[in-house]
Amino acid sequence: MQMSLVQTNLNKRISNALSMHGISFTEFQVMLNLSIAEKQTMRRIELAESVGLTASGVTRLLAPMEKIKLIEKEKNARDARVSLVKLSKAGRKILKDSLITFEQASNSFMQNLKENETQQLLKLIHKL
Amino acid sequence: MQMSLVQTNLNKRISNALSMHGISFTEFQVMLNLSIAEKQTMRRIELAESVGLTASGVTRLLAPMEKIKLIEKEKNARDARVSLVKLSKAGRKILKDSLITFEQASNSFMQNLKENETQQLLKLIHKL
DNA sequence: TATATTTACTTGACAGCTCAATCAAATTAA
DNA sequence: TTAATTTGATTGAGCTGTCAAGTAAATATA
Repeated sequence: MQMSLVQTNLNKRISNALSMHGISFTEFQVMLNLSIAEKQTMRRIELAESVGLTASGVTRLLAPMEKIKLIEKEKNARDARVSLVKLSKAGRKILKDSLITFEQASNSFMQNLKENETQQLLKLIHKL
Repeated sequence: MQMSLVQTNLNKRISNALSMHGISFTEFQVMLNLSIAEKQTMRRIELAESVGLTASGVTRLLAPMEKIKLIEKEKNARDARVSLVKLSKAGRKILKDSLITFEQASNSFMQNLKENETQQLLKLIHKL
């Protein structure tokens, strides 16, 4: 209940901050997940799982990202059904910049919490 | 980051549970807020604030709710611009049933937390 | 008192997602 | 090997919300 409102607020603040890099929060999450993936590459289904979208949502999200060359497609030699996704060089650059903005926005959001409270909150959320 | 995923999950579970009463999570929140409001009545703007929507979103949300008579409109004698919203009798009944479902869904979501952890989480969220 | 500004709400256009249906490739079962 | 099933991804239709512009009533300013 309260959680929803807090979350709505957090999303807005982060989206707003990230917009200066021309990307949405979801796009940011996709890029971040790609960057920490083994081999820097992911299937669309894994991506969906990791950002909380459906496969369909991922398709729709990725299309424009590919058009402006934030990401690249790659074939999977073993399985012709899968369409691998990879960060482009430009994508990595934008992600790097966005990460700083993201940190700032997150910190400002958490500013009312002391360091150990923040840790505690994260721990509790993890348990859910 | 993790918080977004947790929230997405929570929303889905609650929405899913509430769907058995024919209402969405947002509609539930509106009804709940109306029920605890002084005089059982609220302006659309207050409602928007309380559920984290824009005034526009509230207009669109309330239209069908009024059509199926979950809520009722009421004029404000002092100010002809405002459109007061009120729970109908049917609305109160549905809210009452929905509250039980909501509690169950919330509890099942929090099941991995001990009682004092739940309290702690709520407290931390409030601070944000 | 007439005009400008603000406030409460609504509306058109559109973003961002889901679901259900679909297709093609891979896997399993006969 | 052929047929049935499962899996990864895309597409059309539709839902839920936003933003920007608009309307009408209330309030402030000249």
